Amino acid sequence: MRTSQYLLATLRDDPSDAEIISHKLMLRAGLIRKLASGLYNWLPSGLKVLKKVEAIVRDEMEKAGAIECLMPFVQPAELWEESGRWGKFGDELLRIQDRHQRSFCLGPTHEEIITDLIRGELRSYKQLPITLFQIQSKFRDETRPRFGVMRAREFLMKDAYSFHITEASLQQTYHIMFKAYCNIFERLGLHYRPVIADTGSIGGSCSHEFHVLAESGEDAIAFSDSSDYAANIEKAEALAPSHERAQPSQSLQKISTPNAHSIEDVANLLKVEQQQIAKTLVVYAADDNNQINGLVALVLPGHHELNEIKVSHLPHVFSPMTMASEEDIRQAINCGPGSIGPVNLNIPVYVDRSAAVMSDFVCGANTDGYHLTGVNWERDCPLGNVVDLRQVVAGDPSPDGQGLLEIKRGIEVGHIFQLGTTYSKSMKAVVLDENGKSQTVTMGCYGIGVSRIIAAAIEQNNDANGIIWPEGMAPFQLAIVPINLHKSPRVEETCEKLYQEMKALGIEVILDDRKERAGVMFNDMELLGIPHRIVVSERGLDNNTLEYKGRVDPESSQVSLQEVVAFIQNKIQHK
RNA sequence: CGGGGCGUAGCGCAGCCAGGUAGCGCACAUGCUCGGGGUGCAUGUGGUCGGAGGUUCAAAUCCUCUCGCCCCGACCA
Repeated sequence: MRTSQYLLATLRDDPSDAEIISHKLMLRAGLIRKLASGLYNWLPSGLKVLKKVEAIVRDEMEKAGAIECLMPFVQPAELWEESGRWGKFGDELLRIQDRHQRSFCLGPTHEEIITDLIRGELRSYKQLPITLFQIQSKFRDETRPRFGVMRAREFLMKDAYSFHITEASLQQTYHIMFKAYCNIFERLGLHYRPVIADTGSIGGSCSHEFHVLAESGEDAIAFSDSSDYAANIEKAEALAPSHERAQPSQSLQKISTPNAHSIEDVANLLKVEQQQIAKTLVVYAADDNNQINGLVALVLPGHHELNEIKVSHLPHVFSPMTMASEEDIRQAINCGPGSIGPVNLNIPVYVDRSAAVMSDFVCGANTDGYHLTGVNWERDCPLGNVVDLRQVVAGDPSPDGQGLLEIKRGIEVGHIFQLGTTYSKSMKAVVLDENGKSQTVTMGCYGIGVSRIIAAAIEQNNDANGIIWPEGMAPFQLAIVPINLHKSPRVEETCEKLYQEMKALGIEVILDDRKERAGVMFNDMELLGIPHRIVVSERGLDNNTLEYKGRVDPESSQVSLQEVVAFIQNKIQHK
């Protein structure tokens, strides 16, 4: 490619609406342009990168035995009604109607479609297991798209679905996919971690997320400092404290605490540590059908945060966890949300494991403007159901019993699930087993955010000059930068020859033949992150040399004209 | 959806408070200049000031409504 005949589209200034580095660099390097909130045009360089990632993902999926197919972006409502998700999915599902007023949606995922496809094609257990995948656009009407293609509404995803007759077969494929994902992220040169994840609304028994580690990540991940344990913080278990609850040493007292509603207020007023205060939160309870039915209280130490995912999974708690309104709290408890405590509380109580070992603690008195001090479980109020409610924090013991937890941030670029029969059951995907009996197939599903990977890779690999592509992702492998191309026939001739030779060798090369000054060309090529650069100048040609510099090399080096082709080939193959 | 902010040339911004007929830098075009890290000079092109309505002799500026976008939160296979 010659820059004079290409859409380089680099920008000198940071666009004002970009916040994180990958978004800024993707705009500045001319990879993407925003069309509307959460919708992006992929410019030629960006598309080249996207295709690179796609190719690696495709290759590894095929190596893992998955077969590629392609399903429509627009999906009929009927299938979503059949799986029960038409009603459940919420506003993230963009619903549309065709000219006959039939309902469709833009596919946020393809479980319904693949299950429908497969139930029509599969008849026998002998056809299983089978894994199909596609690389297709998805649309999720995110409440808040942000960070460019990191959280876009329309994005490119690889999604795979596996079908099995036995649980063991699902486990096996899940394992193969796990390994394939590791291969993909390794080949992409990303610093990543597989982490134990919550299965969320999709259900299923086992699930892992793959995270690229980056400060700007939207998810928090808990790691053990001395084992392989890693989990999404939503899922990381806070173990029960190892020490026993101390014996009561204080008597129960009711004291006036006017205008002290938050843990911080109470701690300051009474001059006690936050961990000496029991925080009591009230959420909606639910009946067996997850319909809101009354309230339930949650007690945890004042300095800890509630983990909403854990709460949502508790029996008889409305899911998703929803904080009770002040009005409902006053009606049930007769005081405001800042004055609640477990003593004489007339609603069910869940107590966090670490709150269960508190003694002589402070809590709300269930009367506005009053708190209790010297409170002790069992003596002053029953110790309700003791469960894990809180968010883990750095320094907590690792749930696998080895080491302590550290918290880091990550960008979720992949997610694998053992779905079980969630979809196959509701949509009646069955095959005959070896006894000639009809059996519901068991499913797994495996997603990779292809477009998000690009943003994640840039978050992890950049410097003051721009993008530093991991090997295999760069839009071009080699940049040829001539000095005084338009004045020196020698430079022009050398560049032309080198360009043709490189092209013939299948090396993706970009020749900067613009009538620009050297600095401009250097800056653009570095912004775009091209891994290898050759400078052709009169000065070098006088000595029969060209100048080579790798994107991250501190200094450039001289290469003789005769050796340059082999030199570059070697660089590209061995890096 | 709650809170905050922003829409003025392709990009980044000033002007708005104290209304008087739109400006700066970059980019772009032309010429000269420079020629190894975003040269210098000169001359130019480009804007119904997001949109609609209102107040006024006069609105980018004041008022009302509306649309779009960004940030924080909530939300999120």
